[in-house]
Amino acid sequence: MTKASLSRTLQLLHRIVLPLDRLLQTADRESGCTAAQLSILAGVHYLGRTTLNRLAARERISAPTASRIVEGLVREGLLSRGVEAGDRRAVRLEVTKAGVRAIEVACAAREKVLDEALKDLTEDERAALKVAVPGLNRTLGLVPEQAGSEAP
Amino acid sequence: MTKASLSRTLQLLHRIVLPLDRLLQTADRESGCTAAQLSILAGVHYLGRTTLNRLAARERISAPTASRIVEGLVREGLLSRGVEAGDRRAVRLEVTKAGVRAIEVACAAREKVLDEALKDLTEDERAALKVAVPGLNRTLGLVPEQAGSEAP
DNA sequence: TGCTAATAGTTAGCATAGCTAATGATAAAC
DNA sequence: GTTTATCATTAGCTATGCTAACTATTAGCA
Repeated sequence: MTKASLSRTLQLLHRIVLPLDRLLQTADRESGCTAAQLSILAGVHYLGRTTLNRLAARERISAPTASRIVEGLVREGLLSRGVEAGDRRAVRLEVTKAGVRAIEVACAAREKVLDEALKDLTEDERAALKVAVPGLNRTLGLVPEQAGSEAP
Repeated sequence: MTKASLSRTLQLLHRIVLPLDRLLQTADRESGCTAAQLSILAGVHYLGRTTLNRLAARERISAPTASRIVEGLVREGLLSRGVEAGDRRAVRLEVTKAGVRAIEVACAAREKVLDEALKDLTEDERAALKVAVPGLNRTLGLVPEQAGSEAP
């Protein structure tokens, strides 16, 4: 594919991100978890424990913002925060049972809303989505890779 | 495609929306336009004049939120707001020349960031993106359709 | 050992952007 | 002509993004 033809796609891509985000927020209001909370919760759950700084980097937010959202999740009992064994500065985050249930509820609500919004996609577009979306997850660092890939 | 296999894709899709949004916000901080401002500016520019209520619906935000963002854009001289001819309750929004320049600068910054972030996509994934993204734009109502399609 | 520098996380304070509820102004209905 | 509906705005709340400044711990090194 030429660079120019991808350019047109990127123009369209960046335009849908915000409306998609707002669409998902409507689902989140029903589920009780905010988008930022769910993202962190799912990140910790599916990608495993990391330091708060690495979590922030992966989420593409600042450390203070990550700290505040984590604080809320801990207060709601969805995340447990302890001290890391080897480094007493670092925190050890873990999703609680209630957190797992919250993820399931919120993801189901999101999936329902997305499914409804995307029901008019053609078969070709659905097939293309199935190829493109895992690629985006990979390039954005949101899927687990080989062990140690996130290590310094 | 089966419903189940799309489901897995939707799970991955909703997970990337927020990180993508935050990625784009880094570009927006450089360009001076916020994501919400740019979305409205581009919407008015590419989809033409509508009422504020319809603009809000298309952006999937409430009317008060749209009103506030529009207010900021008008204050910065990127959007002009007048009274609609046929209905003196409604507003008539138009992108100014400065607004068009702002769109160009902001979109270029976003495209650059996206291009960098997605440089590790495979050829197949790029090709798939090229098919899927216009479909998403269409189902989310972000591309112009036949005349009158947005009428009540 | 003890001083300095680097790192992990938090606190404080600010701006933007979502929302609902309530208000004002105009248009439509009857 | 009065009532009802619609378009937009104002007011006030919460959540989430940021930077700057702070504390606590670890690492480096004389």
